[in-house]
Amino acid sequence: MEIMESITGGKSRYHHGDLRNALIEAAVELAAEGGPERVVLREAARSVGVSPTAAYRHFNGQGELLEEVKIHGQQALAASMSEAVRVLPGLDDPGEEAVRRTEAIGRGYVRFAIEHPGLYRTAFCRTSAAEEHDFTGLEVPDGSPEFAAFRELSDTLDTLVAAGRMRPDNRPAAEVAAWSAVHGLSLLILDGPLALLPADQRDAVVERTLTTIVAGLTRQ
Amino acid sequence: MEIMESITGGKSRYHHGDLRNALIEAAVELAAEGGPERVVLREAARSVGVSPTAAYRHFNGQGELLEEVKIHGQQALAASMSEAVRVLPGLDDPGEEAVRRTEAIGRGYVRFAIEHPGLYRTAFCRTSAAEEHDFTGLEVPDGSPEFAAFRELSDTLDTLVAAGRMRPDNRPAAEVAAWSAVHGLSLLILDGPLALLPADQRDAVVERTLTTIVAGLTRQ
DNA sequence: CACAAGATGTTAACGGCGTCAACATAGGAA
DNA sequence: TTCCTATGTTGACGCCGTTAACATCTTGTG
Repeated sequence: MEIMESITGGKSRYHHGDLRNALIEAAVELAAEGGPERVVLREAARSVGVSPTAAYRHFNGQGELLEEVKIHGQQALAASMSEAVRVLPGLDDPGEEAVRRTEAIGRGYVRFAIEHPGLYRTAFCRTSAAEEHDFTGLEVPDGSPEFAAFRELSDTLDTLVAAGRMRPDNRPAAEVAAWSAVHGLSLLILDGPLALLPADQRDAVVERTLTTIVAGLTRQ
Repeated sequence: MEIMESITGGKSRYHHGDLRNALIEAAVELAAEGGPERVVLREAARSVGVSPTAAYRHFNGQGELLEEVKIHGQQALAASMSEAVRVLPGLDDPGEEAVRRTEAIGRGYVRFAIEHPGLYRTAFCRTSAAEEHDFTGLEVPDGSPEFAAFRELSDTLDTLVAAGRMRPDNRPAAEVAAWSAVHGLSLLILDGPLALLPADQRDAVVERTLTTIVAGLTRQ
C-alpha cells in the first residue's frame, strides 16, 4: 500500500483518502456544538462533502461514529485533568501536595465540563456498545489512554494514604466517591439546577464542593 | 362543563375524554422502559390508539410531552427520598439523627436511580425548556412538589448545623456537594464505569460513598 | 503492461420520526 | 335546533438512519 499522494492533492477526487478521520473530525465538531444528539451521520457526511452512505464503508453505522467521538471526548477530558495537575507547584509536604493534587484533578474535570459541555456530555452519553470497563477502585485498567487520568487520580489517592492523610480503610471506593462528586457537580452545572448560576458564584460552589469531598476523603 | 360519562364508558368514541393524561401516562411508560430518547410522540399516540397529530391539541409538541414526563420523574424521585427518610427510626441524639437522615436521603436518591433508571434519566435529561430553577443553597424555592425532597435535604443540613455536627461555614453549598455526590454516583452506576458491577459490590460502593460525603459535610 | 478484484463512493429507496395544513366530528351554549 | 369551538383525522413535507444495487478508483498479479 503506497501512500496516496492525495490527501490535499487537489481537484475533487472520487476517493477521499482519509474519510474515516474526516468524518470523525466533523462529528466531533458537531458534538462540541450540541452534544451527542447533535452528531448525526448525514450531517457529518454533508460537511465533509460526501454522500451519507459513504460513511458505512468506515463505520458500522451512526452508533459507531458516535462511539468514536465519545472516545475522543474522554481523552480530551483526561488531558484537561492531567494539565491541571501538571501546572501545580511542588510542595515540601508530600501529604499536602497530594491533597492539592486531588483538588486539582477535580478542578480540571469540572473545568473541562464547563468549557466543553458538548464534548463532555458526549463522553458520558449512553451508547449501544455497553461494553464498559468497570473498576471497584481496586482493579484499575491501564493502557487505554482515556483512563490515564483515572490512573493519576488513583495514584494520588494512594499517595494520600502513604502520607498518612487518608485512613487506609477509607481507600477502597475513594475514587468512586471523588469521581461521583465532580461528575455530579459537572452535570448539575451543565444541565441541572445550577445552570444559570453566574460564573463567579458557580466557581465558588465548585471550590466548596471540592473542599468538602476532599475533607471527606482525608478525614482521620 | 359536565363530567363526561365517558372515560371508560365503552365503544370507541371520537373524543377520548382525557387524552392529555393518557398520553402522559403512555409516555411515562416509554420513559421507564428506555429513558428520554424512547419517549416518541408517535408511539405514545399509537399506544393510546389515537392519531399522532391529536397530541398537538394538548401539547406544543414532543418537547412539551417530554417535559411532562420529566416532571413526573422528578416527583417520583422526590417521593423515593421522602420515603427513605420516613422509614427511619427516631433517635435520642438529634445530631446523630440528622446524620442518619442525610445518609438516608442519599440512599433514597441512588435507590430510585437504580430501580427506575429510565425515569431517573428522564428526570435529568436536557430539554429545550431551559427555564430551570436555580439555587445556590441559600435561596430554596418552595411550592413545586419536585423540590419537596430538596427542601427536606436543606432542612436536614440545617439540623446538622444546629446540632453542632456541621461547621456553619460549611453550610453554604452543602446541598450542592451532597447532591453532586449522589447524582454523580447514580449516573456512574447507570451509564458509567460502574454499570456492570454486581449488586452487592455496587451497594457497598454506594454506602462507602455516602459515608465519605457525609464525613466531608460534618468534618469539624 | 493489462486486467481482474477489492476497496471506496454514489444513487435510489424504505420506514420512522416530528410537524404543519386542511378537513371532520362531537358536544355544549345560544 | 343551530352554530361555534374543542378535539381528532388524513395527507404531506423534510429530516433521519439504513439497505441494496450500481459506479469508479487503486492495486496486486500474471
